[in-house]
Amino acid sequence: MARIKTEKNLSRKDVIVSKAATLFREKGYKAASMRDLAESVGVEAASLYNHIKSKSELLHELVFSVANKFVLKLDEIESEPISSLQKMEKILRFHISEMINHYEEVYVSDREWKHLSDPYLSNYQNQRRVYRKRLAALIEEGIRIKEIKAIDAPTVVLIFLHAVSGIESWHRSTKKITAEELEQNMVAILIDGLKANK
Amino acid sequence: MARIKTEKNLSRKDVIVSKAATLFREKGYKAASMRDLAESVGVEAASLYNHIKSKSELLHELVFSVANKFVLKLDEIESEPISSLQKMEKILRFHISEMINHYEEVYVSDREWKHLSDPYLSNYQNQRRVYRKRLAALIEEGIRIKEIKAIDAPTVVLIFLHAVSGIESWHRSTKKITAEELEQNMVAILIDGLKANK
DNA sequence: TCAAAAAACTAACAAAAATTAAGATTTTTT
DNA sequence: AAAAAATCTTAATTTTTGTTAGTTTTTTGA
Repeated sequence: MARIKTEKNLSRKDVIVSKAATLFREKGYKAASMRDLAESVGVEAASLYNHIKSKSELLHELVFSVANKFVLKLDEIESEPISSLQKMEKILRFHISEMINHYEEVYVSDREWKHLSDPYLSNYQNQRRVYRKRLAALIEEGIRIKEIKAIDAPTVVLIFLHAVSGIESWHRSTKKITAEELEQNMVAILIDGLKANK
Repeated sequence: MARIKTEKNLSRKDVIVSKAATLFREKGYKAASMRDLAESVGVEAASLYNHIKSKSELLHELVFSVANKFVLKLDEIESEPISSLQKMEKILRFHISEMINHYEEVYVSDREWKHLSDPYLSNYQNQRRVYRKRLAALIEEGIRIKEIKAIDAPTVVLIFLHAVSGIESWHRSTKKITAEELEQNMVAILIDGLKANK
């Protein structure tokens, strides 16, 4: 009888969630069927339900675990005694490294949250709005002390977040520069683009 | 009997394609059903098939009409007698204005192309690859003549294209800056971020 | 005005989807 | 080694999906 093989410290549910992340990234949440998932896990579709409640549970577990991680990191960075621009750079670097090292989960969380259902959906949209506002506030602080050029803060946030999500293309590309180089390049363009002209 | 109402110069098929764009953006291609589409057009689902061949036809018509427009514009800009950085700025501005003025179509083309089926899928992926290479070549030229800072060109392309797709958030936001301001802000960050330090 | 073409409707199909029920088998615990 | 718990399977159910067939209604143009 086929059995889900777990590595140390991982529950069978963890394995399923992780495979789901890959599948949701590849095909999108709606196009990925429970049968696809079962196959990739190596078991019959019905067997999955011994470990999870529903397909949608998979999505919201993925989405919220990623979202929580970013919120926690922002809490941490916000309280550090460094300048706004330095905070933005740290946040940017964190986004980049998460996107590189936890590609599947972050990508799914970014692109597939639309398919959450309430109350998760409104909840997520709320978290997202608050997160962006906090970033914008950081930028506005930088503008106030003339460290950052006078510019619309929400627009900066939007550029930052979406630029990072472009790392998707980097993942797919064959001739890759290294992760460090990628990070360095992104910081060079985006942070330099923010700096006030002195 | 319900009838699809057309405005001047628009075929009934055009109306369907346009409504499909909105629907595909809102729910995603897979989650949008032909019955949803029929309702939004104001007709029974089966009636749609007097005008279109299939659901997938809707997607590839949308995707390729957008893709072609961008390729044509790139042809045009490439042949102008201006510097590489100026060309990049023009392309960036074109992307921004297309995203603002043809939001639904551009967004769908950007996010839902995964659901194309062959031969359209490989075709599209090819076009996309070529397009990005042309942009990268433009940037490399700018680097060579020291107009643009030494930086990985494909990374720049990736940041540019994805930053533009972030205009999605602008569309959704309630307190909007004007389209002109948005464009100005994006150009300020991204083009400034490229300039070689003199 | 009348025939042909275009566009709509109702009804139905087949395929695929998520999920459940009931029972068999394996693993863990005592 | 027996009992309990966990895990997997087969089979079935219910919904939803894209699409087709056949027919009726509306529009067009000679």
